[in-house]
Amino acid sequence: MKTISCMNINPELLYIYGGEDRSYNSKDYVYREGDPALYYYQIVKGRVKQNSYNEEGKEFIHNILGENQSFGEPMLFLEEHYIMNTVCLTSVELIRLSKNNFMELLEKNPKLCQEMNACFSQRIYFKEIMLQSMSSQNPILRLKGLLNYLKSYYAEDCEQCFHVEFTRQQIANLTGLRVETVIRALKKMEKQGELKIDNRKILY
DNA sequence: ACATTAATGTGGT
DNA sequence: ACCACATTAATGT
Repeated sequence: MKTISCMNINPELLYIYGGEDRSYNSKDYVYREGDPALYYYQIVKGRVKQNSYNEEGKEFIHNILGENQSFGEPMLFLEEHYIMNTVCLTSVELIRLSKNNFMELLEKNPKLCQEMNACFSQRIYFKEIMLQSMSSQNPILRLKGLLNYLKSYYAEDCEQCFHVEFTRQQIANLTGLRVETVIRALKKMEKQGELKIDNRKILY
């Protein structure tokens, strides 16, 4: 699997500017909705999800991030508080850099600014795709929106060999669908030859 | 190794 | 979409 690195700054550089190692257990919160944005975070090991809950208590997953990906940085350019939680899905090791140090790092490394813009573009693109496919009432179209994006983002180009490493529950919470609907829609897609399911693993 | 929890799959409303 | 339940997989102690 092609590893994406958005945003991935050399750890040595992060340490020079005051980056600190942090480790978390599965289910720990890195930050919560409403917290002030104070740090740039970059994942060294593990996976996190960014979520929030609607008024009925249903979880909505905004994004799932893995190794060499960063999070929290868009908020560093605003004087705003987080609008979602970031929760560990596995044990996680990450490097965090305070806002001020992060700004200093960017000032002294113009190239990083450019990479950051590319990263932001990627994130906005994801949101656009999701918004567009979520406007459909058809669950299969919603799933396709997510799957096409994930495949273009993570996978090498190949036919039905991209392993979607998300649970059906996670997919449901990313697309605003029910688990049962996701399960049934995936099976339907398998019948139509649009993907393969190999003992519960989704190959797209 | 066993108990508990989470994920998956099905059928019915 | 929602609910209830059976089966299976993953996790905790």
